[in-house]
Amino acid sequence: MAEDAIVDTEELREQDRFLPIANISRIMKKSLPDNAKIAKDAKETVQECVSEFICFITSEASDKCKQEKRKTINGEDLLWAMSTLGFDKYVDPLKIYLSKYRESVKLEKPDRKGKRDDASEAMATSGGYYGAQGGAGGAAGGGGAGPAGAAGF
Amino acid sequence: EQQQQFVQVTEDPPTYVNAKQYRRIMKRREARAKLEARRKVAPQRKTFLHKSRHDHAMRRVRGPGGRFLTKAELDQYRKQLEAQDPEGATAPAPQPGS
Amino acid sequence: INDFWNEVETEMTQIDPEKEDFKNHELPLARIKKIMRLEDDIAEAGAPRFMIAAEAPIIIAKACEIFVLEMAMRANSLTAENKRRTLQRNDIAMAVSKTDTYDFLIDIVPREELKKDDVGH
DNA sequence: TTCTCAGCCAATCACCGACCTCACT
DNA sequence: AGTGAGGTCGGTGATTGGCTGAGAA
Repeated sequence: MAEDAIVDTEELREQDRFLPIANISRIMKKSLPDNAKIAKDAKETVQECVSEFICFITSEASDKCKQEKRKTINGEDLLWAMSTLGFDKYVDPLKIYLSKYRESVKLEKPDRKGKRDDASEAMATSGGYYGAQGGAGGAAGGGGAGPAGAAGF
Repeated sequence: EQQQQFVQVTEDPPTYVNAKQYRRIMKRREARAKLEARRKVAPQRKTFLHKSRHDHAMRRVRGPGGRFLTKAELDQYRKQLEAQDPEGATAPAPQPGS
Repeated sequence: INDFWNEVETEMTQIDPEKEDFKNHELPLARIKKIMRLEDDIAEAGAPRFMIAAEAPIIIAKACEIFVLEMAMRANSLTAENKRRTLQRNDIAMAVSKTDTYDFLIDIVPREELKKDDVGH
């Protein structure tokens, strides 16, 4: 079977697989006491872990999109993937973060030509990823981050 | 806290992993193997990523402590260099200045 | 540990006075997107490569930030436990083996040398 | 105690973000 | 209409090593 047409095989470099190590190091330091030090191979290991984390989440989200015959991975797909893979703790904060991001995008857009029309208010915060997590959801003051805790499918 | 876990049969000593992640771990393992087959991956960490940046770092002026010079130190260094060698026959200075 | 997640959540609510904090990222979005793409570069030629919404790398960027913070924190508790001041690779490896959410890193951080106190069963 | 090794410094340049066009829905 | 891939471009922060004491052993 099979015929591997593409054998272009160009070298896959470190700077294509990993995030910049200085950024990783800076974030790590935030969790450490001020006088702490970090070994070089510890930084490199975390660097590799983060890349795998990205691919791990993306892979799960990608498969779901494929299964649902959608072509674009969006924020909710990733949130669902995190929930599925056991990163439940990430979901609620990121839900808030996502809604705030979309809010800021909406506020910046209607500046392009002077077209104002406010009628649609469809905050699609309710994704439907099975959140399971009960309560404790103090929604933001202004934002409408109302988790509609839809039980899974 | 943790519920049932799935055993990972591909390990030499079979080890238990998070049930929620088991399936994806296997798929990712497969994907990584395929990626390594398709494109060659650097087996080990290189000492530096870019030759140009390596050269730059080697070329830069350094203090006695091995550190790169601060702006003030660099100015002082230039002055001193110009004082003792106005011709600049073999100037290692990166920026020729005037 | 619980304090960590509370702090994360309150930090999320605090950000953004409806202005721009979203162009201020700790991690490069382009690189994140490239790594996400790398995931389906394995697909054969002509395969339907998935698309990535603009918000996706932003979510991932924040998730990665939290991920690194948490991992560093867990590793650091082991560093402190051993009365060291330098966080080293073993601390990361130990944190990975002790946390079941990190099971997916089993190939990235091989068990190699576990330590005197083995993670029991 | 011995001796490995990570922080320190900041200038270049590869890469990131902003912007554009175009295809697709 | 709206939204993302892929391109160009210009601005900029990650990359980078020699020395030495912090600290692993």
